[in-house]
Amino acid sequence: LNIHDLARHLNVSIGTVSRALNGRTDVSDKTRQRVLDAAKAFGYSPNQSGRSLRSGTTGMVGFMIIANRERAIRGESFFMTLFDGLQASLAEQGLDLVIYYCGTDQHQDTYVRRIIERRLVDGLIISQTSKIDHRIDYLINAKLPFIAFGRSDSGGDHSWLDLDFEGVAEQSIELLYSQGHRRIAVATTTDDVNFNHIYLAACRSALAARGLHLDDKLVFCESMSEAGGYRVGEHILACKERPSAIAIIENSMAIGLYTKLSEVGMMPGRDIAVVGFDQSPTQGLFLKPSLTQFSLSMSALGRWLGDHMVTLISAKQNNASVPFEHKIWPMDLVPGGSSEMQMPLSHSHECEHVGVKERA
Amino acid sequence: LNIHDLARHLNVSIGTVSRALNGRTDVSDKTRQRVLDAAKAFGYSPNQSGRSLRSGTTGMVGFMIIANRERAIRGESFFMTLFDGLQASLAEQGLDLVIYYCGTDQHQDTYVRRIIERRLVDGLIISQTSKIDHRIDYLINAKLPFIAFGRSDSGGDHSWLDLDFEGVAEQSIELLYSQGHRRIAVATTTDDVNFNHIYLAACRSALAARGLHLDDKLVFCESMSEAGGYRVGEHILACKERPSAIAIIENSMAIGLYTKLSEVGMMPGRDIAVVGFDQSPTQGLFLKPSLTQFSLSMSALGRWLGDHMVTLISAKQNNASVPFEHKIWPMDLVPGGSSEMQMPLSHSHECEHVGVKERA
DNA sequence: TTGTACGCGTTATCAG
DNA sequence: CTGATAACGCGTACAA
Repeated sequence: LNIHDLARHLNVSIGTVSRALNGRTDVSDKTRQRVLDAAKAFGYSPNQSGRSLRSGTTGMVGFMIIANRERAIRGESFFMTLFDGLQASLAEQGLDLVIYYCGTDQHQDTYVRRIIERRLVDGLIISQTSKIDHRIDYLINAKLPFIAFGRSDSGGDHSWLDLDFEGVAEQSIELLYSQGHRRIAVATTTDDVNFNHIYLAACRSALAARGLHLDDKLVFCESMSEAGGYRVGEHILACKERPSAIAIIENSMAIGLYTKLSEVGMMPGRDIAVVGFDQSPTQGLFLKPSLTQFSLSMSALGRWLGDHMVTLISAKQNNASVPFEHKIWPMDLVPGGSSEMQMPLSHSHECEHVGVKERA
Repeated sequence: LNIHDLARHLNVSIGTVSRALNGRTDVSDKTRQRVLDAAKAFGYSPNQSGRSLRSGTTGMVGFMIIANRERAIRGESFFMTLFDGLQASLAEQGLDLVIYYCGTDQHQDTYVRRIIERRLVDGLIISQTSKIDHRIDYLINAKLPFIAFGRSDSGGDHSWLDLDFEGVAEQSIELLYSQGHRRIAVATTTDDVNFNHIYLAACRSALAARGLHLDDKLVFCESMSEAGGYRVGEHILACKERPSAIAIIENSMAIGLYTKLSEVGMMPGRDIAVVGFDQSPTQGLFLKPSLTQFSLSMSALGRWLGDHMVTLISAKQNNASVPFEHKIWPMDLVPGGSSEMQMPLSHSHECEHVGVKERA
C-alpha cells in the first residue's frame, strides 16, 4: 500500500495526500481529515526509504554500543538505563532511536563508517570512547551530528558528555582519607576506554593533594566483571603491605571483591574499606554490607543527550553554526557500610604528614 | 558522493558500477577491480535509502526490546549476551542487526506497527512475549518474517524460541525434593510476560508429580529486581509455616533475597535452600554461597535466531513455503551452595506420601 | 486549494 | 560485456 493507492481511493492527487500527512498548511481542513482518516483506516504509513531518499534525512538517531570480549558483555546494561530518557527526548521531535550493536568480530571504526556512509542515521551517539578514538576523527570529517559519551583525546572540538570521574575520585579519596586511611588502592578495568586513565589520574592527584603517593603496587587492572573483582581481591591478599582501603571503578568488580574477601573471612567495611562507582542503579545497595557508591540520573542523562542531539541536527539543517557542548555529569555520594571503618591513627603510613589534629 | 560521481570518474556507466559492486557475473574482472578500487579510494558506499527503495529490501533485521518501568530496566542486559551470536550469524548473509528500544512511554503494539509499516526491516525478532500478545497477530497478518523469543498463546503458527522453563522447573523441584524438602515456595515476577505462567505451572506439575500441592501462600510475585527479591525474603519470614526451600525465577531477585536473609542471620543453603534461574552468566556464581542456577549458551541461542531468520527471509524472497520452527532451548543445572542443605526426614509436611525408602 | 511533474540514488531490464 | 533507461515511493516547486 503506497501513497498512490491512498490518493486514488480518495480521488485526490498524491501531492495532496503528502501535504495532508506532513501537516502542511496549504490544504483544506476537510481534505486533511479525509486523508488522515483513510490513512488510519488502511494502516498507511509512508515508506521510509522513499521519504529518506527524497528528503535526504532518515529521522533516525543511532546509539552505538561496543561488545567487549573480556567482560563477557556485562556492564552494557548500564546503557539501557539511559535509553528511556533519550528515546523520550528524541520522540518529541519525531526522531527515532536505533541501537547499533558492534559485535566482538567487528571493528568499531569500520562499523561507524558503514553506518555513516550508507546514510542510516541523521545523528550518532558513540559510547565507550578510548583515549585515541578514530571514530571521532571520522565523524568530525564526515560532518555528521554526533555526541561522544565519554571523553577522548582524539579529534578537534566536538560535543561530548562524560561522568564526573574527577569528582568521584576526589570524594572517594577524601572520604577514605578523612577516616584515617593512608594506604589506598585503586582498581580499574582492562578495557581500552578512556575513563580508566581519567579515574586513575584523578585518584592520583587527589592522593597527592593530601601528601600521599599512589603506590604502583596498589593499582590493580582487571576485567570489568565479577571475575575481575575477584582477582583484585587476590591481588590485595597477596600484598606484602596490604592496603586498608580500595576505590574500585565498577560495581560488578566490587561484587567479585566481596566474594574473594568473604572466602578468607574478611568483610568490607570492617577489614578493608571499599568505595565503588556506579554501573547499575541498584546493585551495590543489595550487597552486604551495602557498597558506598555514587548515584546519578541515567534518565536525565539520556534526555540531555537527546536534547543536544536535536540541537545539533537542526543546526545542521539550518546551516547554522554548531554549538558544541562539553558536559561533565555530576554524581552524588551514597555512603554505605563498606566504607564505615575508621583507621587507628597510629598505623598511618605517612607519619611525616600527620598533623596536630590527627594526634589529638 | 553517489554512484553517478563514481561512474563519471571511471568513464563507465552507473549500471556497470552497480553490477561490479553487487558481485554480478556479467562484468569483466578488470572493470570490477577498477570499480572496487575507486570505491575504496573515495570511500563510496551505496546509499541505503536508494537501494532499499529500488530493491524493496532493507538488509536489516530488528530486535525489539521493551523497557519495563517496574524493574528499572534491569534484566535487559540478558539480551545483550545473545546479540553477539545473532549479529555474527546475520553478518554472514550481509544482514545488519538493529535494536529497537520500546521505551516506557511507548505502546509495544503501536511501536511494532511503526517499524513494519515504514518498512524499516526485512525481519523482526520480538522478545518478552506476553500470554496474549497482539504483536504476534499483527506480524502474522503483515506477513513479515519474524521470530518470537518467548512463547505466547496468541496468533496462529509462527516461529518461536523459548527457554526450557519446564525443564528448569522439573530439575529444580526434583533437586529440592530429593533432599527432603516438602514445603517449597516459588517466586515469579510481576511482569506481563508469559514465562511467569509457564514456570509457575511447571513447578506446580513437578510438585504434583511428587504428591505435593503448591500452597498459594507460597507463591510470591514481585518485581524482577533486587528490591523484588528482598520483598520475597520478607514474605518468607512472615510465613506462619515457613518454606524450607524456594525456586526463584530470576537471579537478581535471588540477590535481594540473599540480602534480606542475611539481615536476620539466615543463610541460603543452611537455613533455606534456594534455586535460581539464569538471567546473567556470572552473577549467581559470585554470591555467597554460590547460587544453584542453570546455564545456557546465549551466543549459540543468538546464532540460532540469526540462522532461522535468514531461512525465513530467503523463503519469503523465493516465495517458498515457510518452515516455521519451535525451539525449546535447553539449560543445564549448575549446582551451588545455596541448595546443598538436606532436610531431616521427620519434618516432612507430607507424611502421607512418604514412602519406605525415605524412612530408611 | 489542488494537480502535475521532476528527481532523490539505486537496481534491473533490455538492447547493443 | 556494457550503456541507456525505467522504475521504486515520496516531497515539493510550479502551474492551474
